[in-house]
Amino acid sequence: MDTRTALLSLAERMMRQRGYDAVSFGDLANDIGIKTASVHYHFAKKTDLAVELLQAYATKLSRLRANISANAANGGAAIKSLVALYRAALDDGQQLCLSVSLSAGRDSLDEPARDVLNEILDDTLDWLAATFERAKSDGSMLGVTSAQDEAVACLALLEGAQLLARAAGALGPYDAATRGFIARIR
Amino acid sequence: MDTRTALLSLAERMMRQRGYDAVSFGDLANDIGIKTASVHYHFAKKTDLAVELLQAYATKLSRLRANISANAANGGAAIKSLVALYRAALDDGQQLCLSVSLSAGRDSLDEPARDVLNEILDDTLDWLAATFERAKSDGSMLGVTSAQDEAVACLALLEGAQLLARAAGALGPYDAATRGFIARIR
DNA sequence: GTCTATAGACTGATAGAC
DNA sequence: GTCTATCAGTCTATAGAC
Repeated sequence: MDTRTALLSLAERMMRQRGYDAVSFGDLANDIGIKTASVHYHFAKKTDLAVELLQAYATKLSRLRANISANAANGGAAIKSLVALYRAALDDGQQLCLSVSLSAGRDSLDEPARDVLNEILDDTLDWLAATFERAKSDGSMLGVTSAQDEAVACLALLEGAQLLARAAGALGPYDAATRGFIARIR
Repeated sequence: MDTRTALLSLAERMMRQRGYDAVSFGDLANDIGIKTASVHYHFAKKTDLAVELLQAYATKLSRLRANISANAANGGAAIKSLVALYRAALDDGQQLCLSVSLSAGRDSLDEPARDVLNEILDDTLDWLAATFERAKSDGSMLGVTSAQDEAVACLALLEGAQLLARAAGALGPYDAATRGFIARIR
C-alpha cells in the first residue's frame, strides 16, 4: 500500500476513534514512520485530508447502500442490513462511523468539509426514505406512516446507538437500542 | 455573577457548541476579559473544569428528572417531558447537550471526567427504564415490551436527534426524529 | 484574584536539500 | 517522496509580583 493510501486509512481510523481535533499530522507521521513534512506533501492542509476522507466515505457508503438495495428481498430486509452495517462500523465499541465522529466536532471543520458531511447525511436520509417507502409498499415493516419521518428517526437511532455503544466500549447498547426497531420488520 | 460561575457557564456553552478540544483557556479568558493565568486560579487543570462542569450537569439533570417524575400525570407524560427537555437544550440547533458533546470527544478526557460521563448515562438510563415501566403499568404508552431496551433506544434516539438537528442548525430534524415516538404516547 | 512573564510542548505549515 | 530545519502561533501550566 502506498503512503498516501496508508495515511488515509490511518487518519480515518484515528479520527473515528478520537475526533478531528485530537488527530495531528504528528500522530499520523509517527505511526506511519515518516515526518510531518512528508504528510504535508500528500495533503497540503489538514482540511484537504478531511475533505478527501469524507468524499471517499460518501462514495463507499453510496456503493454499500446500492448493494443492499439490489440484494435485499424487500424494504424491511434492506433496513435490517443498514442496521447491521452501522453495527459493524463500531468495531466492538471502539470507534464511531466517520460521519458521526466528525459531526460532533463540526465547528472545527471548514466549509468544504462541512459540505461533504451534509451531503452524506442527505444521501443517507434519501436512501432511508425511499427504502421505508418500499417497505411500506411491500408490507415488510409494521407501522410505517411517514417514510420521511421514519428515515430521520432511524438515522438518529443508529447514530445515538453508536454513541452509547462507544461510551460503553461494547456492542450491547447498540443491540439494546435497535432491538425494538428490528422487531417491527417482518 | 462571580468569575468562577461565569467561567463555568461560558465553558459549558462553548463546549456544547464546539467540543472539549476546541475550547481553550485562552478562549475563556478572552471572552470573560481576564488572562489565562486567572482561569488557572479558578481551575488548576483543564480536566478539573471538565469534571466540575459534568458534576454540575449531572446534579442539574437529576433534579430536572425528579421534577418531571413528580409532576407528570403518568409515565407517558414524563417521557414526553424528557423529549421536550432535550429539545430545549438544542438552542435552535446551535448546541448539543453537554453529555453528547463530551461523549463524542471521549478520548480527550481523563478517567475522572469519563467516570462522571458514565454516571450521567447510567442515571439517565435508570430513570428512563423506571419511567417506561411506569408507562407500561398505567397504560400511557403503546407497545412497551422491555423497559430496559426502550430506555436505551429512547436515549439513543434523543442523542442522535440532537446530532442531526445541530448538523442542520435547526430544530426540524429533532422534531421529525421524535414524532413517531411521541405518537406512541396516549 | 488578577496580573506579567515565561516555560515547554505541540500545532499546522513552508523552504529547500537530497 | 522524503528529509532537515525552521517558523509563527497556540496550548496547558507555573512562578511570583501586586
